[in-house]
Parts: sequence; structure tokens; C-alpha cells
Amino acid sequence: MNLSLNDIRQKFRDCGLKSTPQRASIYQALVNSTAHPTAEDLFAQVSPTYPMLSLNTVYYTLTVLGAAGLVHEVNIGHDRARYDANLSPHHHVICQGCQDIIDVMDSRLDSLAPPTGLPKDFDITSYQVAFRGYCGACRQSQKSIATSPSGQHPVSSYRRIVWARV
Amino acid sequence: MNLSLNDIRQKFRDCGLKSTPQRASIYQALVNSTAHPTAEDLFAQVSPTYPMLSLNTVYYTLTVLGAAGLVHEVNIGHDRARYDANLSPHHHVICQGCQDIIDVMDSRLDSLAPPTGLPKDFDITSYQVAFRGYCGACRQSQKSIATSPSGQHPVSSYRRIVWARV
DNA sequence: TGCTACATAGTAATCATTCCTAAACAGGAA
DNA sequence: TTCCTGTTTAGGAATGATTACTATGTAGCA
Ligand SMILES: [Mn+2]
Ligand SMILES: [Mn+2]
Ligand SMILES: [Zn+2]
Ligand SMILES: [Zn+2]
Repeated sequence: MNLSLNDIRQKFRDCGLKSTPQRASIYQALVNSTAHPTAEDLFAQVSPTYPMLSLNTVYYTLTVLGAAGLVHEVNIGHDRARYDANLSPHHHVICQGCQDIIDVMDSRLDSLAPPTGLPKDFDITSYQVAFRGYCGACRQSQKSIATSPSGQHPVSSYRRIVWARV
Repeated sequence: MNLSLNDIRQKFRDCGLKSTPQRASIYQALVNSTAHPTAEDLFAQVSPTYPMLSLNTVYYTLTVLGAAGLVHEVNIGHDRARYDANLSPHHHVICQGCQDIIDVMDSRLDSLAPPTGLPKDFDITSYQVAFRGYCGACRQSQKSIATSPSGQHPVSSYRRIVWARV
């Protein structure tokens, strides 16, 4: 998207948000990314420019921007939260190997019929499709992941082949 | 589904899993539920029968059953993990208010065309649709939730109106 | 230029989940 | 049936992402 800092200041004003250098930088890093970064990713990216920046501020900023509707949280499991500033309706493909999240803009998915058999007083406000699978790189290394890393408590190795669902 | 403990022992044998009273009870509680309970929900339900049961065992059991393909993890945000032993293909409706998860069996959703525009070497293995909205009860109380609960750091109240996405 | 409410940073706390370990047990072999 | 061995369990400690607390700083406005 490549918004300038001025564009961002304007957008913040439009949303009634205070504009601070930290907040603008965090948002800029997010809106110019398609990687759906974590809070810590953003912290790492902005830190060099603002060495005093605290991770706490990144979380607070993401929360405020989320409440303003400029940022969405993306959940792909119970690991860490991922964030997305792409507001156009879209869906995601998630690699079960490297946890990469790729945007899917496929208009056929944007008008699914409301599901049948719901309690009649349930009010659906949105939906999302989550595709899962393996990217090219992770498909290669599949075998080595499948063969358990030996010894130890099996939990850690098991967890990554439990399919996350929504 | 209402599986008996004997049915369950048989199913465990078929999957090459050891059958223990704890494991069977945990699985029985899950498979006979449509509520997509948390690990702690299951712990609370089975505890009266097995007072020595540890929450740790519930997590371990869910992991093992997940690896065996008998249980799926359901992610609706970054709160706690929810579990599902309903293996038939289905989707979910999630209430943003009370976090209830309702099964959606709508065959029209079970054969979506593969999304366009993906890297050609990406191998999609599954997908899920997550509908979000508000159940009847939560729709009533919407207004009182919307008006912020006063004072304090706004984060906690903000967080629950950030829409989780997948 | 001041005021004031909101933002920041630093530190401590939370809490779901995982790790570690010794003891108990299930299931197969003898 | 009894024994053996690898798995499972229970409990307590550790982890780590996120949230809470709080004093100081600052953006936006009159
Ligand atoms: Mn996206
Ligand atoms: Mn379900
Ligand atoms: Zn990958
Ligand atoms: Zn509800």
C-alpha cells in the first residue's frame, strides 16, 4: 500500500486518533506489509527508529487501531496473534509448516449464502474462509518434520500436526 | 453422539491408543458435547469422577487424541483453545458476545472451489468457514456492552470489539 | 502558552499452556 | 498369571505472550 507518514497522520485525524511518531510508525509498518506480522515483528521493525519504543506500546497501539477499525487481528492457532491492516474483504491461506499467511482475494468467496439451520435470532455480521495446507518450501521438508525429532516428551512434536480449525 | 465407554475402548484400540479410564472419560465428555469445550471445561466435567485427575493430563490427552485424528482444536481468538470431536465436515458460527460456537452443517460449504491467485506450489489440504455475529441473548445486551464499563485502562474493553479473523 | 486527557515506557503480574520428573499402569510376552 | 517395558499420569515448576499498573511525557486544543 505504501502510505506516507503524512497520509497516515491524515487517516488518524479522520478517525479521531491522536497521531504520535510511534503510532504512525507501527501503523506504517503494518499497512505496508502483507506478511501479517506479530506484535513482536512490528516491534523489531520499528525499534531501530525508536529505540525507546516498548513492546507494550505496540500492543496498546494495535488495540487502539483495532478499536478504530483500522487493524484486524488474525488468528491461526493459539500461538501468537497476527495483525492485518488490509481492510478490503479477503480471506487467508495458512501454511501449516511455516505459519505464513497469504491473502486470498477471490470474489466468489465474498458472497456465500448465509448458513442454514441456525437459531433464528442469531445475527451474522461477517465470515471468513481459512484455507490450510503447505507452501512449496514446507512441502519439501514435510518428511523430515513427520519423522519425529526423537526422544523427549512427545507433546511438542505432536502439537504441530494437530490441525487448527475455526 | 453418546458413545459408551466400551465403544470408546474399541475406538482407542482401532487407533492404536492405550485405553485408560481418564482418557476414555475425557474423550467421552468431549464426543458427547456440542459446546466445543475448553480443556478446563473438560477437566471440570471429569474431575468429580476422577478426583485425582490433573489438568495436565487433560492437555496431554487432547494432544494425543488430536495426533490420532480423533479430536480437532478450534481457534476462535487468542483466548483459550476449544476442542471438537465431531469429525464430520462442518463449519462454525461464533458469537462475539458469549464465545459460543455452533456447528454449521451446510453441504453447500463443503465444496468451495480452490482459491485463485495462489503460488502454484501451494498445497491446500483443508479449509473452514468461520461465521461471526451475535446470538439472541448477546444481541439484547449489546448496548450495555457497547457503552464502555467506565474508567480504567481502555484496553480490556477495547479488546472484545476487535474482530478476530482467520 | 498552558491545560488536560491520552500515550508511552518500564516493570510487575497474569494465566493458559508446556516442561520435567517420579510413580503408576496398560498391554503384550513369557 | 506374572513380568517387563514403554506409555500415561499427577504434581509442581517453568514458559511466554499478553495485560495491568503507574509515573512521566506529549498531542491537540483554547
Ligand atoms: Mn490479510
Ligand atoms: Mn464443531
Ligand atoms: Zn510454509
Ligand atoms: Zn452470545
